[in-house]
Formats: sequence, C-alpha cells, structure tokens
Amino acid sequence: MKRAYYVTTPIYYINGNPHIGHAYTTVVADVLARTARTQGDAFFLTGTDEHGQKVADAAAAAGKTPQQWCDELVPRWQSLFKLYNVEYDDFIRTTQARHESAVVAIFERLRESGDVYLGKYEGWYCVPDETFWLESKLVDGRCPMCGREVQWLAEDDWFFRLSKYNARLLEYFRANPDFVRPRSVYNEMMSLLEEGLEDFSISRSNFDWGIPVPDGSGVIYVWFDALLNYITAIGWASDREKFSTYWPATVQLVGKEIARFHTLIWPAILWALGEEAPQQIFAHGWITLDDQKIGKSLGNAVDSFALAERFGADSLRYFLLREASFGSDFSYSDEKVVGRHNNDLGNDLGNLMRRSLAMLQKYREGIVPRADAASEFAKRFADLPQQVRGKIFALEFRDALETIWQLVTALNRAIDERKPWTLYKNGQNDALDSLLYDLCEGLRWLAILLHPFMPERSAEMWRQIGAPGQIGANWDNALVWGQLASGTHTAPGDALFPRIEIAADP
RNA sequence: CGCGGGGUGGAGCAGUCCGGUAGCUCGUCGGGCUCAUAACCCGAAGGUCGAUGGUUCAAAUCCAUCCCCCGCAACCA
Repeated sequence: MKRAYYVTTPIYYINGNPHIGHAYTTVVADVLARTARTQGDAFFLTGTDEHGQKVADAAAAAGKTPQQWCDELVPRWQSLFKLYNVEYDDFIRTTQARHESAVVAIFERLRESGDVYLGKYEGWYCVPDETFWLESKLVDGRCPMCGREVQWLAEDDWFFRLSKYNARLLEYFRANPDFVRPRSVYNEMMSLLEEGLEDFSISRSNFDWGIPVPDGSGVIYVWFDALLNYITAIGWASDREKFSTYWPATVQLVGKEIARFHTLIWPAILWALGEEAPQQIFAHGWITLDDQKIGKSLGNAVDSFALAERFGADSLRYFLLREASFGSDFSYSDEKVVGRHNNDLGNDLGNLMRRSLAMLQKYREGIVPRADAASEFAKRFADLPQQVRGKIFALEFRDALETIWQLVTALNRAIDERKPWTLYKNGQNDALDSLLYDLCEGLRWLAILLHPFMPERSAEMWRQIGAPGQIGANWDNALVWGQLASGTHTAPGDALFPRIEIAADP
C-alpha cells in the first residue's frame, strides 16, 4: 500500500538544449519533494525521453549516433538541475535497460490481454510535419498546418485500445474533480472525452530509433514508451515492494501542451495494466517572452545557465514560484526577476536579517538572549507552518510565499514599533532581549520555511543564525517558537541578496 | 458556430466554481524611523471590474448576445 509522496516531472525530450521552462517544472517538483521530506518519505523522479524521430534527426544533423547524442546531452540537463539546486531521487533515461525491458514486458502483457492489437493505420500524412490528418481536416486536400501536399499512407501498426476506456475515464473525471488541475485544463480534457477517444497507433515502422516491437517489426511509439517511465523507474517490473510504496503518484507535473497524454492516455494504459491512475495531474502554464511561448525557437533568448549565474539560482526559484499563480502563463523579464530579488528578497528578507544580526552584535555581542515566554509571535504564528505546508501541497506556491512573508513583515514592523535602539539607550534590557530573541527565532523559522524554495540561501541563513543541526528537519518538531537556544553565537555574514543594479537600456 | 484561456486603478496580477463593503505587488505622493542592502514602518491618491441586455433586495462574480487579445488541434515544460 502506498505510504509515501511521489512527484514526477515529464521526462524531457532531448532534441536540443534545456531552457528555463525545463528548469521551471523541475524546480516546482523539487519544492514539493523537499516539503514532503519534512514530514516523511518522498520520491522525486525526473529524466530524459530519448527515443523518436526528432532525436534521431538531431543526432544525424550533428553527425552522431542517437545514443552518442543522448549520452552527451544528458549531463548538460543534469548540470542545469544541479545549478538550480534541485535534488531528485532518480533520473531515468528511456534508453536505460531497466526501462526498455519493462516497456517490452508491458507491451507483451497488453498484447496478451488484447488491449494492444494489430491494425491498419491509414490516413493522409504530411511528411514534413510528421502528422496524420483526417480527411475532414484537410484544406483543399493539403496539410492544414503547412499547406503542403499530403500523401496516403497505409501500414500495419500496433494499436492501443483507448476507446475501451472512454467511459471509465469520464466516470473517473466526474468522481475526481481534482484529478486534473487547474480547472481550465480539466474542462478542456473533459470536452475531449465527451467527443470520444479513438484507439491510437503505438508503433512506427518508418524509422528505427526506439524500443523494438517484440516479435515484430518497427519500434514502439515514443509517447507510449515515454509515459511508462513513471512506473518503470520505481520498479513496476523489478521491485514490487518499492513500486507499491510510491504508486499511485501523488502529483505528476506536466506542461499544458502534453496534458492530453497524461490525463487521458496515461490512466487508460495504467488501467489496462491493472494499476491505479495517479492521484493528480497538474498541467502548469508557460513562461512567455513578449507573449510568445519559450520553446526551442526562443530557447536561446533566455539562457537558463547564464540566468542562474547572473541572478542566483535561489532568486530565480523564488521568482518562478512567486510571480504567477501556479497553472497560469506568466511573462518573463529580467526586470521582474530583479524586482523580486531586490524588493522581496533583498529589502524585506535580507535586510531584516542583516539589521537584526547587526543589532544583536552591537547590543549583545552577537549572542542570542533569553526567550520571552510571553512572546506575541509564538501565539500569532503557531498555525503558520500548517498553513504554508497546506498551500504548498495544494500547489499554491504564491500564496504559500505570501503567507511566509507575513512573518517577514511582522518582524520588520516589530523593529520599527519597539525601537530597540531606544530600549538600549534607556537600559530596558528585558524588553530588548525579548525583541532580539524573537528576531533571531523568527529568522530561524524563515530559514526552515523557505528551505524548500531556496535551499542554498536558507542554509546560509541557518549558518548566520548559528542554529545547530539540519535545516530540513521535521517541521512539526522544528517549528515550535522558542527552540533556538539562548547563548547561541550568531555569525553575521555578507548580504543574503545583494542588490542588483540593472543597467537601463540606452 | 472546431476546442480552450483571457480582458479588474499607471504596470503586472488575485478575486469569478459556492453572488453581499473591489484586494495584492510594483510605481506615485505625504509622513515616521535611523538598527539596516538609499533598506524598514505608517498613511493617501488612483478602478462605473471589455460592451450591451437580463435574473436578483444585491453581480467583477449567474444567464444571453457581442467586441478585442492569446493559445491548442498526436511527440517544444
């Protein structure tokens, strides 16, 4: 029986370099996984989708074999995720033996059960677009996308009996309104279901870069192959104990353009195997640049490697999660990132830390004083961790961060209202100690609460506060007001988020 | 009539499912403080919530019609 949190990203199709959108999805999964780890077992899977004609073409264009091409690119993706402070539990490649053998086993099993059958694939095909078209979609007998000639193609292919699961999908959608989020995608998928699904071809015979169809010709269609990674990685074929610990997935993140594969086809395949559908598919929006989707064509416009070096990985993580409500598109600009960095992170949070530790240094030699049992913060923020965790698991990251910021604002305000510089001058030691303690304790809380979002900067906060032990510890134990020991030696350091001056364009 | 999303103070957004004083961030203006990364705190100005009609005691929120913008339509998160 399932007893752990399991989050996945799509596996990334490596016919090019990674861009900020890939980092986005992966960072979101990382935030979820890190949060889940503060209360129990969690597993975070990402990886690469390496088969298919486009990879073969890209490799050929570079004068390499597809396998060479993939082997050379994978480290680049992994280094991007590392750069963004992502800690996944497993990275699956669809060319790995553990995946390929499981896919073959699944294919054979479904062929035996009859959900995979041999049929004839006929239709009008546009070669340059690699797309089949229904007669009714053609425009003057030509491809509706590019306007070029189409040709009649007929080949024997293996099909997946998707139509058989149409009714069950409808029922499942109706019974589980949160199965697909956000609502807009749920509605769109629902209307596809109501129109009716057709069986679809899961083999290809016009190229060979893929998993060979067992006892047959051609290769397995890349999407059928790719979707299965979510279960082959956790041991569907090899480790039932592990598999049953994590499956069904708690949440599977996808971009909205691949929602139909994950919300319609994927559950059907799972049911055909006798497995459960994932608990939730979340189809998020796109990062846009001047209202254009960032994809292959615009990928170079926003170099995700250079970005992290310029603004800091944690600042970018913060920006990605804070800027838009998760699910919606949002537009990227350097100005927005800098704005978040300077205002939220630098002015509010970083400056709070610096002024607090500076005063502690000046008034109490940097040593955390005694706690005041009657602290207003203890009561006022007792619910904060639960609220934040709830919002993170609901994938309401912006709300979660705004909720955390209530504490930032309250601490800044307390300094203003209680005027520690005056307390010091007047020798009001108890009042001063009480405030200084709360500031330090508040910073410790902030480090813990922000750790899933900003692993590296929060660790630096932890270090400067001088707190002992692990920052990622169980929230229920760690987030009790007053845990920071009096006598702790703080270690003020450099500014957490040094101001970034952006040169105005001439 | 292909499907879907959006149009809310100067900018970017939340709120719309489950009608009931229109909220947030940035910007602007005024004040406070001097511990701090010219940062922090308080206050103010600014919106007939795309248009029209309807339902209702009451509509940004429900219904109808229309206008404008943007995606998708078998392999770009």
